[in-house]
Amino acid sequence: MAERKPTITDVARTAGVSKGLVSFALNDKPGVSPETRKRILEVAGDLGWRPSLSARSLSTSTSYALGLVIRRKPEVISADPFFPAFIAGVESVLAEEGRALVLSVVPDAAAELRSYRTLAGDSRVDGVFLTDLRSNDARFGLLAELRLPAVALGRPDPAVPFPSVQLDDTHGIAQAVAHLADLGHSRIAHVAGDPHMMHGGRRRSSFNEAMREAGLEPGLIVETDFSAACGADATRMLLEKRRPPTAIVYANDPMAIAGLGVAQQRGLRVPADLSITGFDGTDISGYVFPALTTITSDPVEWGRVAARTLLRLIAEGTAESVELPPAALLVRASTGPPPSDRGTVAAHS
Amino acid sequence: MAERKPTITDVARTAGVSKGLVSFALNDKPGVSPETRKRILEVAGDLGWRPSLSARSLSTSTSYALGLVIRRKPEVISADPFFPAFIAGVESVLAEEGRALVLSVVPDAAAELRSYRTLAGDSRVDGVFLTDLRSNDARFGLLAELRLPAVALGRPDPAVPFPSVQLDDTHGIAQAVAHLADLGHSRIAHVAGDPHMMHGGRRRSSFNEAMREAGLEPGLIVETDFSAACGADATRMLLEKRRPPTAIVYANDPMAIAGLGVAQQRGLRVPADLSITGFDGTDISGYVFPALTTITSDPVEWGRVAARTLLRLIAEGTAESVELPPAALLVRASTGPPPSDRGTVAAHS
DNA sequence: CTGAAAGCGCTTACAG
DNA sequence: CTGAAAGCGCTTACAG
Repeated sequence: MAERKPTITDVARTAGVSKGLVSFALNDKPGVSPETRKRILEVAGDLGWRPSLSARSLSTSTSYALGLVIRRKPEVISADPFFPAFIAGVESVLAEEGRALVLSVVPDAAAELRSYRTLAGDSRVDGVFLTDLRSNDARFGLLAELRLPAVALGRPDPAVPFPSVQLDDTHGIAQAVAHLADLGHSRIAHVAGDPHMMHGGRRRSSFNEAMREAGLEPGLIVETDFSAACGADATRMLLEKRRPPTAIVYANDPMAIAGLGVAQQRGLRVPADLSITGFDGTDISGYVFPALTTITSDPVEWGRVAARTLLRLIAEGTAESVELPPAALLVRASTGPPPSDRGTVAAHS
Repeated sequence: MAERKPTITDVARTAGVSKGLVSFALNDKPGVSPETRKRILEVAGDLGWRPSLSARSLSTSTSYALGLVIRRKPEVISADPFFPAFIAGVESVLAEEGRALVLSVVPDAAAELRSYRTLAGDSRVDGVFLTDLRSNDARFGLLAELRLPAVALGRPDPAVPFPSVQLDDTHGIAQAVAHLADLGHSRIAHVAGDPHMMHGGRRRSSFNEAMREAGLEPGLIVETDFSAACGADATRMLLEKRRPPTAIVYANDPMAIAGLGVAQQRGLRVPADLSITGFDGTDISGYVFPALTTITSDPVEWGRVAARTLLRLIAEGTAESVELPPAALLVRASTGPPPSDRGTVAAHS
């Protein structure tokens, strides 16, 4: 019948040693002779013994799990392609390490802080990933209070005492602006992300800087919450200006796709009448018409590196921050010369 | 200094009772007088005591967590908008119940089965959600062997001994076909999903049936893996036929959006030259041009109901299957009369 | 209604 | 190099 799962006691008994020794052998601790260790491991294998996670957790105060709290309203959660890919990367390293990922999806700031408290209070996780950094993020203080190891995704604003894994998205935006300026655009607008999020703010300031470097006048900037709906509204607003932009740089792909839709609905041809760039290099961005010029990062790799960094931080008490290869511009079909310069520039090619 | 977290012993001592009684009071077990219970709970509150999850887990063999294993290749994981929304729904009920969600993302079938074994072997979870059902799914047997409570999403093919939460997507496909037939289409094709997945197969057979009911000849069907790339390829293939379809019913939104891109690239106007319907009612589908006619379900609600069902199954050993409101057609701008009938039908409106 | 005690399955000083 | 024992913080029969 349903045979009871073997415990460390069973292993010790059939190997003829004490429980303590089995534990030492399992955990590769010194003080066990090679032959004894080998015999213990064999017996454990034969019996199909697997150490009990909860017993281990109780004696070591370790959960062997990592936590990720995502703060997104249910309506927009699907719009962000970053998380699924990031999580896939995280999982690929956790699986090898026998760790699990505890995921929490919360709708607002209060629930977010509550979630970290619960995760820490229940010792559900040994550390957490911090995404969507905001300036003066309330989570920084909370994590310190909870003594919960954390790795930040992106460059935290006030320097924080924990490592971060970051990717220079500044470079991508600069490349996009330079690309558009090269094509002859001078009226370039930016549909930015949420100004309270670090990456939203950073993309915005790198946009400003790139415009300056290209010798152009400051472009119009519209703030959004990163949703397709906001992207569409912002585009509509920009196109209704007396002198509308000839190119728009969006802070993510869903907004760029929505902007493309608005432009087409108004009878504009992209890129003949309006150039558009996205951000993220999502799968679908290559299949809309025209295929989106966008800025690609590698969220799967980001997840892998973040997981390794967090595991190292937990194991060794310290870990270096990592700088990932910068986001790069991927030129496809949604960008071209501006309307007035078309003849001139076309002659070049 | 860093004060130790209070334990049940601290509560018992300061309340002047035994540990056992504190436990009884906490868990609402009979055998504690109302006054004593009240006093114990007060002391616990004052001390800020929170029962230790791992100690509890060890004595009750319960993890207070639920598991979700998603099998998707990293490249396509972001394309499927179902999971983030589903997870948001699950979390909304788990948060209230003090449960956590353990997420596992795996690339292939072998890793998937390994993941369930690990989750069960480590007692990481008390039960799991089963998504992307396949016919004669190997997971059915495994879960029985592991004695792991499970709730299936969708209608399992050979009847299974555990409850399911399902949504009739048949109805949506039928409505889409009927809608297109009403508009005057007779050459309708279906870009189906993965035939090995239950929902892919079911949408396909309901397409066939709906065509028959509309009195139309069987439409062309192309199988895919649900990815945008496959959706684009399938569309290209269909449009190159000698007598191409005048309408295409896609098994999900990303493929429909990719199909829309292919059509536009070939100079076809949608819906004047080709009508297109999606499936899922994703956020972005409302922002492409023309806005996609699609079939909407409610994955957030699906997550909520699935979570409640699984919790009930775990607590009571049994739970009823639930039938969610059927997916419904949302008519937007990507469907219209076929090219040849345009004049006629337009006269009606 | 309440208390004292054993047990869940590990880890880890402490002796030998 | 090895063993016996205490401890992690709960739950749960078993006595009273």
